Amino acid sequence: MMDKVRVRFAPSPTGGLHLGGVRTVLFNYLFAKKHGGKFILRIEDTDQNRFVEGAEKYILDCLDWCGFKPDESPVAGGPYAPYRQSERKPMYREYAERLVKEGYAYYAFDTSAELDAKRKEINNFQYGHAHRMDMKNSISLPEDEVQRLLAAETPYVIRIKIPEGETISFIDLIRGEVSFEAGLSDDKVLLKADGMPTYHLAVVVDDYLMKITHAFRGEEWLPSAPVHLLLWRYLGWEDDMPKWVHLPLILKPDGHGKLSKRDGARLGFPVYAMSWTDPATGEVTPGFRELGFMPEAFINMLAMLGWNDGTENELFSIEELIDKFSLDRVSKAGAKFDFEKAKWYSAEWIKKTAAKQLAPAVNEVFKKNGITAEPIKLLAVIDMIKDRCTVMTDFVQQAGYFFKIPSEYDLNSVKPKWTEQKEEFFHSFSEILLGSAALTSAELEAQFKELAQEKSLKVGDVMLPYRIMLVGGKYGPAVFDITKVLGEKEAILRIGIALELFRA
RNA sequence: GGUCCAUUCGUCUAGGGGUAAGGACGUUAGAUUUUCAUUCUAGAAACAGGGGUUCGAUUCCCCUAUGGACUACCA
Repeated sequence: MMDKVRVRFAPSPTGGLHLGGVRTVLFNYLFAKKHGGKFILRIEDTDQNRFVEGAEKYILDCLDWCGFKPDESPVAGGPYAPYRQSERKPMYREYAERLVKEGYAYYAFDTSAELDAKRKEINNFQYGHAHRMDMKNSISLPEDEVQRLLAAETPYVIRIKIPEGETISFIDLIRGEVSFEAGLSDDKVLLKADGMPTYHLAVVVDDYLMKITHAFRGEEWLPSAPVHLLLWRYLGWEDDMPKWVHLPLILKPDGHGKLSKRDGARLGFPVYAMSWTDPATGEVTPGFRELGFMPEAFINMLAMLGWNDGTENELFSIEELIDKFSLDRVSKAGAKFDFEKAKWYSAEWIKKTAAKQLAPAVNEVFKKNGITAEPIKLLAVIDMIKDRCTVMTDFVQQAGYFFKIPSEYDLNSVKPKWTEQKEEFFHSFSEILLGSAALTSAELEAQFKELAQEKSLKVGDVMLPYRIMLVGGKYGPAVFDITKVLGEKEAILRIGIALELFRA
């Protein structure tokens, strides 16, 4: 039978976590949970030049927000620690040297300046079978020269020797059989001059050592898959090679190409899971969390970008996703990201979630906006208005006035038609309010209408002003329901305040 | 340029040799709500093109076109 499923998410900690990255985690996670396997987080920090302060912590926080708890990770530890590639540095050299010894790889002494010159000189230069012999490496150079360079501690890299005329094919769980002509790839660097492995070596070595059974990654990796395959073979581990799963890309909504954080800024929507502050520039890139997406909605939306369960259902909890998930229902083509649809998922999740569940998050956005809400009243208010919120932050505008006198009034909608007669009406209505605590909102509404008639006013001509007095704008649930939640005293107070403004 | 991958409404997609090509988002029109949103009803909207195979192709095959990814001592 198949070994226990082990999958890993292996991000490079260089900045914010992109939508596509989260979807890769999601599919990893769903697959692992579905099959009772382990989900591992491995940090691929082999590029010391791209080290970014705080990026790893940020990734951990993102996973946490989404609810993906890794079974093994740099912080949780695990049987295959360490889970940070920089801390595994010595292991990689051993395997690289082994490949050299066995003739599958070689030392290359070319400086980056020499490489650049070569690229300039030869169009579409590739460091491979065609030009290998023209370069400075342990294949082209005589043995004693190689030894001399090594002894002199000349900086070198180790490159894989890609064979010519060999076809590499493998099964991708989403695409089926894929094949490549190996010789078309160049001799990829496996070990850099600083002794760190490149992705190519590290991913193979670590996937092997960590007993990964299924390797999920973005489709952009497809072209380098043959290099990895060769590595698995040369290292003698082919039987342990994970199954490959290359996920379709998430594309820009307009035009074409991979979705990038630039597109978010340009088109006005988030691309990162949570907002990310670049420590170098202080630049803040907004995230779905800060915009007010519930993690459930974010995950649900991501899952549907490239997967469906074959029915017409589009709303799934994480448990349902785990239950229904299957790789053969993942589509092959890239999907353009649609922010409108994303917002729809958000609204649906807010609608279907109970007030009690929503309350903590609502409190949080309230706090950020200087609103304090009494718990009992908050629950009633959430139930009343959650249907009108698209994202959690909408609660500030849609529910804030229940707890705070409006800070702005839509005066343009009342002032032009304001009359003394109307003012008079509200004075009388305040009197009614004074003794209406026992009335239902329907009864109160009846009184309001009756009074309007008495004063020869059209109901509509005073209803809207009344709403604006309480709410500040032309939105919200039925005014008399608002009145009851607010309480008569508060309503009278607000009428008084607004009257001043309307009159002015 | 080369290699690989992909191609059903504007978008996400279902489907699969004979269908009215289904759903959702968005959009349009209407109803409800004396606000706004929700909700409800109805509508417009798609198989990239050309060859095959077949009694019959949107579905299978080939070619073309288009799009994308990759082509670093980055992942």
